[in-house]
Amino acid sequence: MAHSQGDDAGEMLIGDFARAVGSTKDTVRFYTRLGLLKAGERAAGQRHYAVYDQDQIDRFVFIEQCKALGFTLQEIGSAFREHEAGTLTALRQQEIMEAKLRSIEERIANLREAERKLRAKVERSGE
Amino acid sequence: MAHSQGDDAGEMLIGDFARAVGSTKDTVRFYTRLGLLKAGERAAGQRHYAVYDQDQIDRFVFIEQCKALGFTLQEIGSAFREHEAGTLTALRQQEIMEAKLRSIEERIANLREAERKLRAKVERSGE
DNA sequence: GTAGGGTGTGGACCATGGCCCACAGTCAAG
DNA sequence: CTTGACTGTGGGCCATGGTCCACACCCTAC
Repeated sequence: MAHSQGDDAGEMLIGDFARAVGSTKDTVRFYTRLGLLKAGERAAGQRHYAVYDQDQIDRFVFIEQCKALGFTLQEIGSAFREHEAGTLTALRQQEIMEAKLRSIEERIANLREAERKLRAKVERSGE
Repeated sequence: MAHSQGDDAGEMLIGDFARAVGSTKDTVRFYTRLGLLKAGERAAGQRHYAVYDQDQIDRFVFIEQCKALGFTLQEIGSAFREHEAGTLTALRQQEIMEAKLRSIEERIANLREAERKLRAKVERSGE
């Protein structure tokens, strides 16, 4: 493994982390800038290299799951901040999920409406 | 009507056109730059003012309908170009609509999948 | 002739989720 | 000691559908 020595409890540099989660360094940096991932620091000469551990892998996987559920990175970040502030109760989580559920249902309804109109047009043009 | 004299068969300046279709001058210019609307030209000193007629109003309405059906401005423009090239047969129109229908169905399926997962989570957290 | 409307052009900016590039420091192996 | 692979920073760019702004010109009414 390229640079992956010095495993202080599985800490790794960004490249290995990106490979581990099947993503890119740019994305990892992007998420880190947004506060979605927390990087440790390892001195490297006059500079610092970011290091990521298993927790961050879990976090990344969680983020991907949330994205698949339709949450934006913004929303995920805001939930993380609530979590850190200790205000993300089970009830609050449920509220968030139900709100998202409603917005998904709304989008489905809009798409279905478009589908209906479009189907009508196709059929009219077909006969 | 502010500037709306000199009606050469209902030609109007951009402001009146925008008001007529219930949109904004910026949007009208945007569509015009994209080639979705065709403006005539009226000399004004050293410059030219764009003029729009009834055909363009109809065009604008059509664009809005297409947007409501889920077509992007790009797609609409490309269809217009096919129309001008004379290649937009009824069959071709049907193809385009069916392709869009499929993409809408795909998006609905994705959203339903997210909805399903999310609902499962909400219920699990609810009990 | 001046104010107050209209207009065009060119550009920056918004959110979304990144990709890509250059430049420069770091580090290990040869 | 050089080569190659890695790293960070800072910036530009993509699509999408516009909004907003400044600056300059135009025209009409007073």
